[in-house]
Amino acid sequence: MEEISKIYDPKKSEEKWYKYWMENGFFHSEPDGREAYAMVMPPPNVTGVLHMGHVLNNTIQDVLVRHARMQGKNTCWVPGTDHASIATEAKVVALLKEKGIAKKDLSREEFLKYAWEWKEKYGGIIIEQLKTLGCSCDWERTRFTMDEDLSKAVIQVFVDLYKKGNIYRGVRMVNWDPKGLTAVSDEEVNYKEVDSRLFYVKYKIENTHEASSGQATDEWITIATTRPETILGDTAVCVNPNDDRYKSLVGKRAIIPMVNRSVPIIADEYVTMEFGTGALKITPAHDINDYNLGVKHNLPLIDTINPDGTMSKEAGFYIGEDRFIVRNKIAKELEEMGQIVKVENIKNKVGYSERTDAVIEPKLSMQWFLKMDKISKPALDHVLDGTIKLIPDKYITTYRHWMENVHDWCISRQLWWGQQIPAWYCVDGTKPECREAIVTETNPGKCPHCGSINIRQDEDVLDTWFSSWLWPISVFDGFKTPGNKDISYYYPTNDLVTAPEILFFWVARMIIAGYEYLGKEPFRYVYLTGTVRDKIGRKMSKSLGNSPDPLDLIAQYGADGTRVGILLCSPAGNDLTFDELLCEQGRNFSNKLWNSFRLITTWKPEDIEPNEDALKNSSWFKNKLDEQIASIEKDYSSYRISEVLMTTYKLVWDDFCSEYLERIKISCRNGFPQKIYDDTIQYLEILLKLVHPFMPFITEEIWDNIKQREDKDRIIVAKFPTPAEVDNSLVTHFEDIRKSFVRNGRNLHQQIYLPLKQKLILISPEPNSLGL
RNA sequence: GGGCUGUUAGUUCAGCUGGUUUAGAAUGCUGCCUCGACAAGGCAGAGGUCGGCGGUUCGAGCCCGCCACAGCCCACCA
Repeated sequence: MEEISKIYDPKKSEEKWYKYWMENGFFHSEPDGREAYAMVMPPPNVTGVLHMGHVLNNTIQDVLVRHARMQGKNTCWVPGTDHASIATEAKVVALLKEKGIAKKDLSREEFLKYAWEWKEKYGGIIIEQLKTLGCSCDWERTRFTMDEDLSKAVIQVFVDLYKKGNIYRGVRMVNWDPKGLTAVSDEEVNYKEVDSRLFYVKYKIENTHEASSGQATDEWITIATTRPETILGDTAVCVNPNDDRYKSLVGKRAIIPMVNRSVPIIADEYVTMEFGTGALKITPAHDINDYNLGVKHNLPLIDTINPDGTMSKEAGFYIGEDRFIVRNKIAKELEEMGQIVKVENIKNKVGYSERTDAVIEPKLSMQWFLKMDKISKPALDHVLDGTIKLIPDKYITTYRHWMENVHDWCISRQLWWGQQIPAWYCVDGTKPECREAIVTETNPGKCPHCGSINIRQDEDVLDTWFSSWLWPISVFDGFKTPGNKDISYYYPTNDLVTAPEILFFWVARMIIAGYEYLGKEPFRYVYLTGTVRDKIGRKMSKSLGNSPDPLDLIAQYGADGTRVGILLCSPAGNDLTFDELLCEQGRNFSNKLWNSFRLITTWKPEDIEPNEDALKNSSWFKNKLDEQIASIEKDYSSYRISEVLMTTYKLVWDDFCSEYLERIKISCRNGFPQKIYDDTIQYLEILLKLVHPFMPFITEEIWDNIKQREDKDRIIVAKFPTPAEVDNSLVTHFEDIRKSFVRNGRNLHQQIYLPLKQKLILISPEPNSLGL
């Protein structure tokens, strides 16, 4: 046996064992006769660097995988990365800007070339970082959502859903950035509270000077708006149907000032009676809510603003002038016409583009949608009937609510990085059918209706989630070669570990795809982790700079210590406030484990009979072990991972180190019986196995140091302990002794061993029970 | 604004089907201890009106109602 170093060196073990496991195929899985345990990793963004959220998420996954592996299952944990179209494209654009290259000066092909170069260079960083954490992924199966096969699957699915009539084109409001001349996602819009002026503008009621009352006076309705420039695009005035002030006006028509257009006065519950005058002008082309009302009440759309934020021809006035200049001009003009009742200063929220800081202009655009009503039905049913279990189950209510009110999924994005939509348009079509999009997996070459070869592909790419929703199927090539060996063996996978924020974006959609394409759930258990927060409850994020670098933590406390640290505070589904102190506790635990092993190595077993105390002590611990193993097994099956860890921690620290080893030390002080030595080693091995899913490195290291072992005899594949029958009387009997025995701030060693050494007579309540 | 969840030692959390004695654990704190695995350690101790108010019950941390506060998701009020 090698000399056991006094201090455990985590770094040395981490390097040594990770390499060993990789090179000897302990992580790799191929279908065989054993029971499968499969799990797909939520693919981190290629732009990502390891943060505490990844540490939490992947540690839990690794614990589950290692536990399953030790249960003798054929485990396959598939890693990979997500192309993350928005985040990556933004990153590449920023990088090009630094080089003095503007995206708009590049062709699509040129831009994508840069993007791929970026991906090849930086896209693998997070994968390497996950290895330092000890993740036992099947790295040979690493996938990327834009790999050729996976992209093909995405296109195939799009075409299939289109043919089934589930995909359609429709109009939708997008956040338009008039400076960047691009649509931006909701996440890229910052809402800021600003000082605005609220203009009260009166609109004339049509034909009121001929009112039946006989009085030749005009009647007016006053609306309130912060955006007078959009008056030119008004197509209705709306009031609340319960508003007594306006009941008589509903059904009449109002005249839009300046353009003198007659528009209906309609009623809808949407209007807040208390705000402004309780009358709302409706501009369906330039406000999302107005748009929805427009759809509901069948109102015409007048698009009065150009993409660059200037007034369009449709506006009729101030054509080509900027919307904010026009705002003031129109306000002034209305004032002169005597149609401004008053102006109020208010604070309201205005959306700004994250990239250019321009005020976002809601703009109508053609987008692709996936119908969700029918396709999502099985995904709701099978969560409700328990085929798929959410852990913790409190998320079922939220899930249900969302799935019952699911709206169609807008799957197109105005970006270049991603799978380009497989739709072509005939540019110079002569027949009416030529105006339809041609949806096929490959370029059709010509218009099938008129034969024109002048066709062009849709510019947009698909939403990133439209590729990741296929992840559990596509990583096993379930679309490329349906029914292949891998997909039949590994699908449905067992567990999915992810954050509740993406329960709908991702989890729900994977379930939908699973039922749609394989008729089966993609996974059986969804373990939802909490959000990692700092001590004052803020979400840990890069932008706040309040997150420790996991790599620093690993360097300081070891991968094992870091893993324990993050798990000590992480019940499923609850947020966790992370404190570096926990990693220190984790490191201390590995230290304790190491030292207990060092103690055992100092014992020299002899061929003598153990005394009664040693025997009793040994059988007590055996029982304690079985009792706790049963509890651990129960906690694993209910996914109470941090409970498992705490039980294991106390079993090692309190029961094994503080009790068992201390007593053995005393009862075997005059010679160490072989039987007790063998028992102790056996107990240590059981404990190491229990600890291994949490602390893979130190356990493998100690395991290896216990004795000479075969290459296959590694703790990573050792059989996970199962409980034997527990003799409760024995457990409680010894606990009673313990309670009566320890007192006055002296431990067993101090109470028994030292007095003996000093040839003093021991005084204890039950000296004989310890065989002294 | 709509939906959901939570509130238990200083801190982070358990507490499962209402009934284990005095509501647990870890950590932190305080005191004592260099002893032969470990001071990254050992032993002991202090710490709680279970967010507030009311109700149901023989009995409530747990069930019901209201209130307060916090968080999450969705929508983004002219």
